[in-house]
Amino acid sequence: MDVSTRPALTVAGFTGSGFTDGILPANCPTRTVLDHVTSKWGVLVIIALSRQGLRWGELRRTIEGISEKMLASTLRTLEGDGLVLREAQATIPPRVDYSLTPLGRELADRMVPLMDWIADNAGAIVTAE
Amino acid sequence: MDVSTRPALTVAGFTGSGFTDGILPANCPTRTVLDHVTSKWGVLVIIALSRQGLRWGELRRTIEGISEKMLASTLRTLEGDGLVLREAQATIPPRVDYSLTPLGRELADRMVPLMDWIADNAGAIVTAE
DNA sequence: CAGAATCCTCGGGGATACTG
DNA sequence: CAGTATCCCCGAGGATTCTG
Repeated sequence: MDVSTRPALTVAGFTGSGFTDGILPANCPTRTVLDHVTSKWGVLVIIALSRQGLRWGELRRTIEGISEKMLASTLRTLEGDGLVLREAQATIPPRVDYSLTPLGRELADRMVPLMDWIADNAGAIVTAE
Repeated sequence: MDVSTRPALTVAGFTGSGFTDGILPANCPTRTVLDHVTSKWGVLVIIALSRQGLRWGELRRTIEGISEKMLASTLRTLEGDGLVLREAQATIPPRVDYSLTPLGRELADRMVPLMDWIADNAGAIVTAE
């Protein structure tokens, strides 16, 4: 599980900062990752962990509004993607820490600026609803 | 509609690059914008327009897999957010061009690096499914 | 060409209760 | 404390048809 040494590879249809023809051929792994990462709670979990590792309960409280079910499944997905590291201690009561893997950190580094921008401009954007 | 002169403002709970306490208080405009932008097709539309303005049909073909309904509603949402500019010509047959507003461009500038990274690492990430 | 309208499905996600 | 297990619902999103 040494995610830090995974090779970077180029996906058909999206090379570096340019597109060839279509954008992200429908059945492209990128779409899957995109869905995971831009899922309603995926972004927030990544952002929450971008500062420091957190325990389950801390995550639950930090990410206001998330349900236990969604926190659990989001964490499992991101862990399966190699973006989040789960460290459980077999103590009683149990203690589980979540943090970003090196890969997750790379992602967060690109996500935080985006979130910062959104946070700064959200007030100017929201229209109806 | 001069989106280029809108004031940047700070949203409670998310100041600059740091969080105060919770992350994005549930009923925060940021959540709404986040939902728009990270909607299944929102990202792809932004990315597609990040290179150049496109016509309806071009968008439809560029973003592989999007339905007309979703393209229409996504575009309307993003237009309402002041991120996308719609320019229609009253000709027959009609011609409609879509492009990013200055605000949308700012967003895209932060989105593209993220997408580039995802595209580069998706292959290494996708596990199951 | 650029949509609007309509119908329908599926699963993301919420609420609640239970457990090691 | 850190989850799992169920039940259930709503709305994002798909497929198809129609139109100026």
